[in-house]
Amino acid sequence: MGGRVVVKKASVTLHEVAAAAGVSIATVSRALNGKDRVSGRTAEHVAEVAERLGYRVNLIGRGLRAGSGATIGVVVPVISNPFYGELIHRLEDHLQRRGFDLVIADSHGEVDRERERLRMLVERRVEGIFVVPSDAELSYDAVADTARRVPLVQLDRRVIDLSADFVGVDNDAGIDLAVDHVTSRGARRVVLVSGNDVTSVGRERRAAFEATVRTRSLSREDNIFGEYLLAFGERAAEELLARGPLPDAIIAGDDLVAAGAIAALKRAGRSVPSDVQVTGFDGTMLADVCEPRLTTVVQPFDGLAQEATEALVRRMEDPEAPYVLRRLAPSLRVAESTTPAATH
Amino acid sequence: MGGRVVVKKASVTLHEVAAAAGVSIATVSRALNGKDRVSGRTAEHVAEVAERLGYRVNLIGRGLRAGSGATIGVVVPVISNPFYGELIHRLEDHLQRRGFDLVIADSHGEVDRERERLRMLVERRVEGIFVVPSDAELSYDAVADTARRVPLVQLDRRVIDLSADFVGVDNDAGIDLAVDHVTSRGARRVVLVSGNDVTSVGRERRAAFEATVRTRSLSREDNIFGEYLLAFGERAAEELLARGPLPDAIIAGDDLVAAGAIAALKRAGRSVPSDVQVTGFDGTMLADVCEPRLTTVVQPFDGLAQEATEALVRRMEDPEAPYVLRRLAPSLRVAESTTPAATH
DNA sequence: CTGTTAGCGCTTTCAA
DNA sequence: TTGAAAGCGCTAACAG
Repeated sequence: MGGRVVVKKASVTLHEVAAAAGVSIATVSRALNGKDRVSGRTAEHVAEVAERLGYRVNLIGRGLRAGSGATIGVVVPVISNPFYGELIHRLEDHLQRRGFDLVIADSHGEVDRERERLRMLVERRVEGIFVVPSDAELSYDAVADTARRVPLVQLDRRVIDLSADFVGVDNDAGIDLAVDHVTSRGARRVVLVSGNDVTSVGRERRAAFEATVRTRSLSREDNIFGEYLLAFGERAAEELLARGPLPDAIIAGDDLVAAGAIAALKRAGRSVPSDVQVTGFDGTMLADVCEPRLTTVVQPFDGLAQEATEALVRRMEDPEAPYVLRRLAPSLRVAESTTPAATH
Repeated sequence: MGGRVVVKKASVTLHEVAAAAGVSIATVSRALNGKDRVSGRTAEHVAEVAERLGYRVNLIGRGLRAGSGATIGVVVPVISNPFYGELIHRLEDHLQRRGFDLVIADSHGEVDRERERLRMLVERRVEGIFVVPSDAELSYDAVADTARRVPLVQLDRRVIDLSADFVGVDNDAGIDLAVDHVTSRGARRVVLVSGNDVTSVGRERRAAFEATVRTRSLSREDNIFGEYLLAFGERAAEELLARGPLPDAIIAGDDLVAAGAIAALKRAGRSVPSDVQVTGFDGTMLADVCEPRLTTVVQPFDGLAQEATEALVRRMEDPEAPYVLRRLAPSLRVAESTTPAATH
């Protein structure tokens, strides 16, 4: 006694509004939601009282009653990667247009964390889930189990042999665009520096590259695989430098790797593109920050977000619908990392 | 009739587990949560049945009962900006350690959207909110109203004259580090290229710069203000080129702006740092992608996330606690954009 | 140790 | 047009 007691002021409920307005909670609910018939006068009165009391609907209460809130979850490997940042940005747009909120979770690229985040989303009873699986194989159990419980769409990457919707870029076409571009500019010795087989994206880009090399009868080179990190791009470039004469072109698995490679090459006194052409993949802001600016395979961010949203909605409406496996065409943005700089 | 009927299989509830296990729902709840005394045998039995039925707790039900779920919300202006990506990453870490999930919302830097996202979080009855206000003045109403309803901590940016907790970097110290560095390397004519007065960060960095210029009796230059975008950095550099002789150093408001400026300078045939030194601010991956690598003021990402989390927890525990206004010291990461390249 | 019961805040019949 | 009441899934008293 004597000390000031801190009161945790609970938030205003329908009951309090009803009491203050002199009507039943049912009437308040109806008045505020406006879908049901309420007399104009009471509706106005209730709205006024609710406003005065600072009432805010409790989405937890509504969600329980309705069976769930209007929420979609997304699990990405690294939110700080600009590629996912951009993708999430677009997803949020499309979802909001349909009245859904987005809950974002980060798996840190770890399978265990991924499983746990998926579980959290299921327990929150989200309406649907987008997931960028962190491992083409090890993510199987968690993703499959989740898909059994709630509408789920794999985005960008997928789990091998999993029966679940997928929306991503056409990696074959993307690699082809890049290789076609550098070879049309005279490259014969072309090396791939890309992600390893842990992700489906890494596998697909590798397979696409090897296939196109055969088709075009380019020389077979020792490609380099690792993680989608700046540091990997640097290490790979250093290895290429150590091997001897540089190839004519480096096809990087993503913009981050390309940026790292370019930095290392320039530090070693080599110049891009005259000593070696370099291409990226994704079309993130990193491509524009590079010097020279990066020629890169641009992902159709908005198209991906839209298709993914549509696939998810379809799945929510009909859990039995056949699985879709949607590949969107990328485009090539040509810049100075493969073409002689403009005169200044 | 005849067509296959799609049944939306509702998820398993406590009741069903209880029925299948031949005990009451209270026992199931206790057994599964393990905090209360239940006989080892029943606990085991219940766990087994729950597992077999694929039971998952419904966080909405629990949340309603408990008064809310264990959720914290965060509203950032642009999730695709690597700075916020990194910050969110760290926040998630600290929160998860305390058992909270993070819901991320994007305001797109628009005050209206920001108000709406804050409202959503309030209606979801999140335990607390981090917000990076999109406008130092226009965000006032929405942020103030939200702070009245739920524990809230402003992060990175703040609203002028608002009584609410704040955690951010010490912009004065940051600008000072940068200016001190370039002047110690001989710069006399130093220009600031930074964000305008829309954000508190823009204001603070500008004021800090002008103050330090006076203190050091550097020449007064026409600084350039705009948005924290790559394109603004480019435009600003072009303007400086058009003005005549370049200054000795450019202090950029963030890494994005610095990267844009460097790109434009190099395109114009100028070299960094020999023609002009350039520094950035934030310490994002962009700084390492630049060529030459960017000397930049590094924000203490993890420290910010930790302090912000602590401030929020404090606010949750005592709504009456005095407001904290916490400024963390940045550090300077020196690289080639201000120092002669190493020999190779 | 276990069951019964009362709600958390909300929406939606069902009556009046 | 409005009110009364049920119940979404869960946990925490309170009995037993």
